[in-house]
Amino acid sequence: MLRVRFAPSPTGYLHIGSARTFIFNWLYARRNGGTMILRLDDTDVERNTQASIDSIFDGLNWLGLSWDEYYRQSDRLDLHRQAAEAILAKGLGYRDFTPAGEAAEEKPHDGEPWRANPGQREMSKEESDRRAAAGEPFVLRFRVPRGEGRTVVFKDAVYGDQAKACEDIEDFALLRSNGMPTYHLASCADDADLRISHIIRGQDHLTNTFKHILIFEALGAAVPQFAHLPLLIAPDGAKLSKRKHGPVVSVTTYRDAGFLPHSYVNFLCLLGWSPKDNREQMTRQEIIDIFSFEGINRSNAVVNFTDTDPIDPKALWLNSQHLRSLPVADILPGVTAVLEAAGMTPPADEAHYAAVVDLIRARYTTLLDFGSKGRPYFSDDFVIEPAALEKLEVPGARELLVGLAARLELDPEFTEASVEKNLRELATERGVKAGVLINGSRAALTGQAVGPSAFHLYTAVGRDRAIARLKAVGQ
RNA sequence: GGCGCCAUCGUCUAAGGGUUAGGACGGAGCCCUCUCAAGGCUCUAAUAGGGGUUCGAAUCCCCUUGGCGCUACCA
Repeated sequence: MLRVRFAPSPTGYLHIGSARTFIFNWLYARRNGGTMILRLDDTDVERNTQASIDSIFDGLNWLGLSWDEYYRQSDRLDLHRQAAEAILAKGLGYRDFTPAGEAAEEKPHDGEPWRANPGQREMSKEESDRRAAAGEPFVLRFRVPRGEGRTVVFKDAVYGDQAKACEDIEDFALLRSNGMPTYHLASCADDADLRISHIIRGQDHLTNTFKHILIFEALGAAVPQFAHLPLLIAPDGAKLSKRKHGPVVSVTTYRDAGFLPHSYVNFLCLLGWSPKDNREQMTRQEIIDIFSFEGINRSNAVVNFTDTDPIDPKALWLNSQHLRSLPVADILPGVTAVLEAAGMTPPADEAHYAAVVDLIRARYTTLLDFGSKGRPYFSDDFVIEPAALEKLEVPGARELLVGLAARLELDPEFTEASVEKNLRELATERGVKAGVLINGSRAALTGQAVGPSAFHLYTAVGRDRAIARLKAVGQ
């Protein structure tokens, strides 16, 4: 039974690196018919916030990512304590009564690395039990095998064979002196209890894995398969952090910038993973069908942004590609949201609405463009841009456009073909180039010098509005 | 400091002993064209350095350098 989990600690908004970790877990589960578990690793009570939990749900929901089971570590503290007690009972852990903070100062940074606090590991069971019973605070540590020449090994699905000598692993903590489990213990106890088969997480946990294997073994649990993911880093090579890099690290930034959820998922997938066949734009199903650990590479990926532009240009390009190729119906809800936010109402006629969106989307890169550049298509409240004004200032243009309005009022069809016929006939009659009327039409109808084919514009804007806007340039 | 991981165009990446080192984004240009996009074509730009192994190395090995991670009673 394939079971994977995404286990964020709710100490901040949903980070794009976390979102990517979720996606890779999710892809692996969906690809192989497994179960996707969302588990909030909230054992660090002081740093957890409800806002962070909300942000995780909001981000995941926006991206259209789903999970099959949900847990909170804080609901499972008994399980963690039982696991700790079992390890202590087996003699694989011991109490360390060294007062907090004291040992850290003694840690040499140039000499021998710290492995354990002196005298604690060797303490007799009797003394340990007695002091604990007397209420003396202690941290429970793992008794890492010493003097046996033992090496912990595992095969990572991405990084290959890994090995680390136990002599290089310190006696890490399992339980804090306040009785709360550490990340290592809680995570492993839960992974064992939830029968997680594959742990897919950031490469920053690669060296923690040796400790985790020791815990799984001490618990008598099966050791899961591991797949570590390269990290997402900033152009300066540093880990992405809100303090240092600002909004680029937050999933909401991309939502607010008008990204299509799937295009952002697609972009994230391409950071550290490749289908190896030069494909870039893919549907969700295509990615699920082709996803495998073999396509994940081992070096960290840079999210390409600058101080002036927080968005990776490739993400923008990918968004524009999806924006123009998805079924129109799929992007309509997003467009509607943007229009309403900009104080506009989408056309009541659904088919006409879809046709307009379809006409203009090829030249837009984000949903936000519908609310700005798309204004003339949905509202009468728009400005004439300077470049468009120039088209209207061409000698005779205004008068010709008014003339065209008069002709179109008599056109019973008002189709692209009939409008073109009227326009060209008028141009011929007056002995002017059709371009004057074509460019003038675009300027009059949309207030823009650039945009779709002028003839398409007429049907997109609609008969009444188009004629009114043509007449308006004559005033 | 110790331990571990990583290293191909500016960025994302392909090639895993034999290729003119491929694709994409970005940038530049051309074509198309009623404008702008889109699309098509062209150009720009990379195997960190040094040693091996081999007929042949981006690819395998070693060293150096650089980056990153862990080294907490954070996760």
